[in-house]
Amino acid sequence: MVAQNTFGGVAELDERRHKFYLGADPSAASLTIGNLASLMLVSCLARHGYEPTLLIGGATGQIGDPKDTGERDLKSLEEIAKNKKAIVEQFRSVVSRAADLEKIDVVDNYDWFRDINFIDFLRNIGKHFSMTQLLDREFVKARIGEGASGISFAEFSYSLIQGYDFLHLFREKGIDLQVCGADQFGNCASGMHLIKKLDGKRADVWSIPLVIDPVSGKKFGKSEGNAIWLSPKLTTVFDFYQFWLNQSDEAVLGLMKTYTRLMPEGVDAIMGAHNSDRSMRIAQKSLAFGVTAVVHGAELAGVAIEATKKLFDGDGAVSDFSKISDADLKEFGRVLPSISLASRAEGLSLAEALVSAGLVASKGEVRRLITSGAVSVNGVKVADSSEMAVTGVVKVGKNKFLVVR
RNA sequence: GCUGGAAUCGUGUAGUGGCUAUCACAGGAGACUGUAAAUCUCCCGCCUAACGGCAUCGUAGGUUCGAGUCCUACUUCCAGCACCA
Repeated sequence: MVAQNTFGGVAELDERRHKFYLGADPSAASLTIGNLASLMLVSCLARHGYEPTLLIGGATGQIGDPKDTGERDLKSLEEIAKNKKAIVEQFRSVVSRAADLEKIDVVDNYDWFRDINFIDFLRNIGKHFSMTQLLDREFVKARIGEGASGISFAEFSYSLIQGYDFLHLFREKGIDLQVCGADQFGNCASGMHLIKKLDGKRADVWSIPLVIDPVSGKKFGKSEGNAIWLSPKLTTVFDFYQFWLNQSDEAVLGLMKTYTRLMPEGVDAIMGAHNSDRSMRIAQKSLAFGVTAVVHGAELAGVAIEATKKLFDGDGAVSDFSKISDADLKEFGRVLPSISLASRAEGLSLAEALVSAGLVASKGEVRRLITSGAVSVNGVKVADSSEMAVTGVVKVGKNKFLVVR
C-alpha cells in the first residue's frame, strides 16, 4: 500500500512521534472512493496508535489543486463552506468506524492563511522554492507549451500553500508525517523540504498508489461524470454496494487490499474460496459488504444486501416485485431512491418519476430507454411512459431501481 | 506592445460558404453471461403523449438566399519577437 515514501520502512516510523495528517480540499460536496483509499490508510495507522489530524483545505480550496488538463473554475465561498462541513463529517464517521476512534483533530488551513501577509509569505516561504523545480513538475509542463491550456499564477502557486501547511503543522503540533494520494506526492514533498530547510528537522511523506482499474487502465472513480461518492445523497447506498459488487475478478484482489481491514491471510482465504467457484463472486460480495459497512454503517450495508437478494435473480429472489411486502419496500427506500405514490394526488407519469428521482437525466432519455426495453415495473416491461398507479419497484437497466411505496 | 496561430459533445478530434456537424474514447441500454470480462446491436443536446418543435461549433455583431467555415470587435490560450529584469 505504498506508492512512494521518504522513509526506510514502517518500523522506522514507529520510533517517532506518531502524529500525522491527511489533507482534503473542499472542492466537492463529498469525498469519493479515491479519497477513501487514503482514509483506509489513515484508519490503519490510527489502529496502530498513530494520532491522525485532518486538514481541510479552506485556503487551498479557494485556489484549486491544479490538474494537468486545464484551469479550474473558482468555487464560491459559500459552496466551499458547505463542502467543508460535509467532508469533515464524512471523514469523522469513516475513520471512527474503521479505526474505532472517537476523537479526531480537524484543522482548517484558512485559519492560518487568513492573516498571512503576501510579502511576508514571499519572503519567508517563496524564497525557498526554486523556480526551476516548480517548472519541472509534470502538470506544469502539461499546461505550458504548444497546444496547452495554460495555467494561472494562482494555481501555479498551489504547492507553496500546501507546503506551508506541513511546516505550520510541524511547528504547531509536532506532526512529522503526511499521508496523501500518489498524485499529491510533489505537493507534500515540498512541505517536507521546507521543514528541512527552515528548521533543519526531518519529516516524511507517505503516498499511496492511485487505484487503477486493471482492465481499463484508468484512474478509478474520478472520471468526472460517474464518480462514486461517499455521500448517500450523491451515490445511494445501494449503488455504492453495487459498484463494489460489480468489480471484475482482475480488480477485486487489489481493491480488497486497499479498501478493507483484512490482513493478508484473510485476503488469501477469501481469494481461495473465490477461485474455487468464480461465478459465486465471493470476493466481490465480501469487498462490497466490507466497504459499504465502513462508509455507511453495517446496518445499511445489510439492507443493501437484502435488497440485492430480493431484486436480483438467484436464491431468495422475487421475480414479481409487486409481491414484495410494504415493510420491505419501506426498508429498501433507505438505500434506494424512492417515491411515495400517495403523496401525489394526480397520477404521476413514469417518466416524471424517474427524472425527479434522478435515475434518468431527461424525459427524452426515458423515452429512449423504454423503446429499447430497459424499463420495467414490477418485472413487466413497459411500452410507454404512462401513469404509474401501483406500488412496487421500477427497474431501469440492469441495476437501477426506484422504489414506489 | 507587435506578429502569427488556436477555441467544435465529458475527453481527443474531422469539417471546399450549401442538405441531418464527422470519427474515436468515455458513458447508457439490449443480447449473451456470473449483476464480471470479451463480443455483437442500438443509443448518447433540450422539450412534447405523439406528429413535431427548439437549440448548439469561445462571446457579440456583420456580409450572404444560405456561416462552424468569410469580415469586425471582444474574451481566453499558445508560439515567436520586442520591452523590462
